[in-house]
Amino acid sequence: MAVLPTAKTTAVHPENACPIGPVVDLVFSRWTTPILWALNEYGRQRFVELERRITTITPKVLTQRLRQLERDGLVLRTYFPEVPPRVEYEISDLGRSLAPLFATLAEWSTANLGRIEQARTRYDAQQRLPGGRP
Amino acid sequence: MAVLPTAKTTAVHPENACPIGPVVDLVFSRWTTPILWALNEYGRQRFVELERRITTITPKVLTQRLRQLERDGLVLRTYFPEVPPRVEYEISDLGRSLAPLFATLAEWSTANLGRIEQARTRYDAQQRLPGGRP
DNA sequence: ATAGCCACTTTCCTGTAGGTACCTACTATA
DNA sequence: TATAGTAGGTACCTACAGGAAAGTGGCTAT
Repeated sequence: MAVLPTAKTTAVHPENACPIGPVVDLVFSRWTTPILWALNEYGRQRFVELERRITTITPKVLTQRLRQLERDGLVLRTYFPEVPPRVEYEISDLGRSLAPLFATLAEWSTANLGRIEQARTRYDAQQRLPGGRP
Repeated sequence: MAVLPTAKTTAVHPENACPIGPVVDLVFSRWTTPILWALNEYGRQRFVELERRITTITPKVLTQRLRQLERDGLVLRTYFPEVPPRVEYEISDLGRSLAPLFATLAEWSTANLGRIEQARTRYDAQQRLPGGRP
């Protein structure tokens, strides 16, 4: 039905409740972080190199994601009409501007992943107890 | 079959090619950012308030995500055995430690979302041209 | 003659995330 | 009597993302 905001719930923009929604969809959709990371870390490289680095990705999906990243201007594609054909991918300036963000994320990860692991085991142990959840 | 790293491809840890993989799965899986954002922005609140804020989420999925966030130690849940029952959710210290990250992300967003939009229209226009993609 | 290389593309198929709709128990209110 | 409010749980169903496998094209090496 219609969503009637009560007096208590302050009216937020009805759609995406948080301002980082769009950029999360762009940057953190599946497979994009490994691709951008590899491109940023190891520089300009070709399709098969990426495929070999990100061992679990299939060529179809790799193509899809590279196209999307190219369209969003985060990755540059260069085609060489040789035989056999050669294509090189590199990260763009816009993509490189994400590097500090990724670094912050990596820092947070090393600092806090352990805590999350602890929280999980604590939670799971708690759930096994009788009268687990009211 | 087996992945034989060639001489050119430096051997990376075979599995996740980038170190931020796990944390991305934790923090940026679907619906978690709006939930964390709402909890961080508007403080301790109950189920229906979250439901009304994040207008497009269904109660089933909201429950799922809140449980996951609670398990990971990013969200705290307090149950009051009243009638009707009352439950309050709040962000934990660990969850709050993500705030600067989100802020950086918001900054990047305001600074560069326009560029991405431009890149997309440029790309789409290019593709419509004859001889689009070799 | 045939197999291999590269950068994909195409076809087919499955798993699962998420949506819809309905259910619980208890009370206060109309 | 009936309805609303709360915090979910459950059963069922669908859509779409993603995986597997094979194909394409032109040249080269065996």
